[in-house]
Amino acid sequence: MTKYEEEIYHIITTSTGHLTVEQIYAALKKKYPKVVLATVYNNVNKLWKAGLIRKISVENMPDRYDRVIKHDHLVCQRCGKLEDISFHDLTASLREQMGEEFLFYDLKIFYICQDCRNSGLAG
Amino acid sequence: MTKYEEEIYHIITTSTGHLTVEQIYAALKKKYPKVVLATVYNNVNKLWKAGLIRKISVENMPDRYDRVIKHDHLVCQRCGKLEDISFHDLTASLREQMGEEFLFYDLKIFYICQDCRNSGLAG
DNA sequence: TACCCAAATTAGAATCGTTCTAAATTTTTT
DNA sequence: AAAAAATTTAGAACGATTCTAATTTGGGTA
Repeated sequence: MTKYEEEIYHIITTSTGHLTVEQIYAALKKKYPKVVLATVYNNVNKLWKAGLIRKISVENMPDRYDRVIKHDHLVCQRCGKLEDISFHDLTASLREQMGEEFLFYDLKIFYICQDCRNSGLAG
Repeated sequence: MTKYEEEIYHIITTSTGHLTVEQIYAALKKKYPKVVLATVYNNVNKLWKAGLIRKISVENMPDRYDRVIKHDHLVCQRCGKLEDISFHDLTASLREQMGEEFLFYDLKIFYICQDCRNSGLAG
């Protein structure tokens, strides 16, 4: 692992997770002010291809990066905020239905977060 | 519903589903060669906001649009191909865990499709 | 140590998907 | 028919991401 790769991995895995490339870039610049955005892209892609981090796509949001520890996501339908949630594990059940073809799954649960409920003008 | 809105809705709901904006645009141009890409964007957004179609985001893929009939998705990890699959309904269980906050969920199940298995040089 | 090679980083252009703005057109209301 | 509202168009603009080519870095190895 290179310096940046390690650093970016560290940022992703020790934060609350769910960081965008821009957020990772901002965090990384505190320590290495000269670093360039492309380096962040290069390294998150490398880490992702290596299976060391997880990429999360939500409609109308930039991709976010997360730890690989198994968990599901709570997504605010209004502001896109992500939180971790653990719903019961579906792996055994999916393997039963699909057999060895099954690789992994991604479960997103949508709701309206408290911030949006409060500040929301309309229900 | 306007002419284009209706036509786009029809294209999405009668196809195998999972169409990108480009594919919808191509289909629409067969009947209305003068139509413009922005019109497709305008209308899929309108339909989506109205809850009449579903938007599907997968990492590294353009968004796709689908019918709203409840079903889950099988996603090829290699080529991104989408297919419908019905896994058992998690709604009751999620409502039990989360209460009224729960809105809906999105379950994506990853595998490697047959085409990719065959043509794939490496395993 | 000095050299070589491969990999990583940089800079910036380019691309893709999507949204925006303003003008033109169509539809609806009055 | 006139006015108002909504839709479509054209094309610029934008945000996110990838690409290309040049430069730098970091090991190995002669």
